[in-house]
Amino acid sequence: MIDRTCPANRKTDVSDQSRRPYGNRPTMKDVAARAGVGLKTVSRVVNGEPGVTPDTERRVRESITALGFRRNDSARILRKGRTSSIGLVLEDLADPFYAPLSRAVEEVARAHETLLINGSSAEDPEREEELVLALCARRVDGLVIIPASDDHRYLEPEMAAGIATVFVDRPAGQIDADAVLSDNYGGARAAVAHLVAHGHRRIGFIGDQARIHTAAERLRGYRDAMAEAGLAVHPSWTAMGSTDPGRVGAALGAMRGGPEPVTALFAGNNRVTVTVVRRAAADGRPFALIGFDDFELADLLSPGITVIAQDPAALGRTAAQTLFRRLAGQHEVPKRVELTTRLIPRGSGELPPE
Amino acid sequence: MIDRTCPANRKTDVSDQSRRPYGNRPTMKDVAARAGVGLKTVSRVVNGEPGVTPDTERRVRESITALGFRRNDSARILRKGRTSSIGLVLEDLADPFYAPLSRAVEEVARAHETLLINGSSAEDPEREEELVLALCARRVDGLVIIPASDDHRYLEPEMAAGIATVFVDRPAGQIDADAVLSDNYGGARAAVAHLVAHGHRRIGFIGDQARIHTAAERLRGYRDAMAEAGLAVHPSWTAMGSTDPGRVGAALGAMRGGPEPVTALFAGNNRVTVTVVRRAAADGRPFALIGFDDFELADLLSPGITVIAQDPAALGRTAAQTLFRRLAGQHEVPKRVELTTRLIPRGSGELPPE
DNA sequence: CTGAAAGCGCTTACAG
DNA sequence: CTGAAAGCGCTTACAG
Repeated sequence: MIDRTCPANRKTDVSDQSRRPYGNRPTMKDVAARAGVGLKTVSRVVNGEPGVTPDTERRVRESITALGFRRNDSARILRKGRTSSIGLVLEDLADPFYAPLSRAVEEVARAHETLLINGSSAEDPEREEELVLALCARRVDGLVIIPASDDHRYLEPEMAAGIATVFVDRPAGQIDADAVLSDNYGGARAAVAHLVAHGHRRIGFIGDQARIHTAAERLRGYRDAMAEAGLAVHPSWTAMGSTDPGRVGAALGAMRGGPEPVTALFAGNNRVTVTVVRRAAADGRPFALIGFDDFELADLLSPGITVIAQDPAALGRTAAQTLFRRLAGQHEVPKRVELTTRLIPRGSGELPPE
Repeated sequence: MIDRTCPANRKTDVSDQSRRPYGNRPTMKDVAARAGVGLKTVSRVVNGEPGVTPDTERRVRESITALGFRRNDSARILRKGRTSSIGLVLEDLADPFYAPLSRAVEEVARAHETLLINGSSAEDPEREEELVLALCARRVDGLVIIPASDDHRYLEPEMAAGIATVFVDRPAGQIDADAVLSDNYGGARAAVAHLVAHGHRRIGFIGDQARIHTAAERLRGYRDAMAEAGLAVHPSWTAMGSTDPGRVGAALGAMRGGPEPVTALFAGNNRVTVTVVRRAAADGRPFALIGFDDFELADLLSPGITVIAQDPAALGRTAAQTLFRRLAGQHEVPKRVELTTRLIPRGSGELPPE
């Protein structure tokens, strides 16, 4: 016998479509009708609220199972005003540096029963803004952002309206907001000082685009460490720009082949480092190298690659924890947290000058 | 002068909180009141619908800007019945194999103006189910799943209710559903045949847990290739289990130190391969090795690591495209797509027996 | 060209 | 212990 109270068994016609946008799924009203109780009673059972007799509860549960009811959280969200979701906007989900960061944010979100909506900005400020505002329109409870833009004034109304926001890896531009960063400056200084201590005087730096905060900080650390060692920096020794292998390869060639050839290189991030290693392997002329960011298998190359390691999972975890503290009602002034970096010597950074 | 029509300027009291769950954000009603027009007219302007005079539109836009209105998509979603979001459930966002897959899914979703909700199952069937059902409660339009579970009957009511679902990397268990897979069997066979062609007779296989589809298929490929070469497989030559380095290291030690020591190894996935490479480097006894899955820097190790490469981005892209085709109304029977793998010789797989 | 009414599927506030 | 009414902020269907 067909149960006509079950919407799945109703005859569907086109006009019905608009009335039931969720593909004929049963609602609490359907469950209530079948169980012969009020809507609110179903709500109580579904949400585990007290004040329902065991017998009533049993009838409601039977009805839920029979109809295959699952609460529509879209409706719940609309009424409650909290979506229990947060947005994470980063440059590229697939980047080995951001992937563990993302996973760490997810774990913290999960502990707070919150879903994670992920988006890649592809290092494009417009795409970042578009994504962030789409997330705001969805009324995510909060945002964790690795910014591509350097102007976040577009976010001010959203933040004022209550969307908690924490920036990671790079600070916000033009607005005051929480930020969790690595000590890029200190890490870069330590790298260069290490090369100097191993006898190098002509040290090059190939970094990411100078408009990116981390790249600028690492360049600053490089310059300061050189100055502290009493070493002048030849203009040909620094090259900021995209991490495209062609660009990096050309910069390396110029530094090593010029009139003042460098004997050591400080690579500004993991992608630069990998390109440099690949190039050096092709050349067969090993030279001293320290890379910013650790990467898998760095220890298995020969020589092993000395790196300045960040802790991407800790960055993500700290950012997410800061976010949930804000969501729990902490209203202090925005603060900047800086995580330390660690030099891991593996051989390439300890080579003497040729 | 303070504009009392702007909700942000209203005096807030506790009772007001419950009436305005979205932190006093202006709604279309507020915009309409300030502009002196009807609610529907605001809706028309916000959604770019025709039939509004330029003058009216101007007044509405002024009102939107003045109040800082942004449409609440939670409400829109509830009414429309499509959330324009899809869920992606995988083992671990941070895994170098899944990260590009995830990014590819995101790109396809973006092209369809759809947001991506990401979740890691941590290879735990219960956690997978919990996550997937939470996404269903949010009424995502579709799901892309790399399953940890081998029984997906829990998804049947959701799929029947219209949530499109595509499985990637591994097929669904106990239900009929679209799946996009790699040719694990063929890839494994090719790897073993390659080792045989280079003179090996005693070849080991260290794989992931046998209950995982990809691991089982690769084992089957290994066995068939050995049989085709007329080689019997000694029981100590296969070891299925977790990818924990301790387990893999022990398995390797047993295979190489036993009474029938292997001269070559086929490693069942990227994590096994990395552990084996690390172990081999520590031993200083190189041996022939082919790994399933390519990985960054595999070409820079010495010898370079010969691999069976999959295309994780293509897996993700194909799965997402299949999903959106279903969402567009394609109603054929579920189908299984298998992507080919590619053997990339780099040296380690071409070493002769010791 | 414009808008009032009804409704998406829940929760809230309240009454019995 | 139980439920009817109102409302979250939009869109739909319809009337003027």
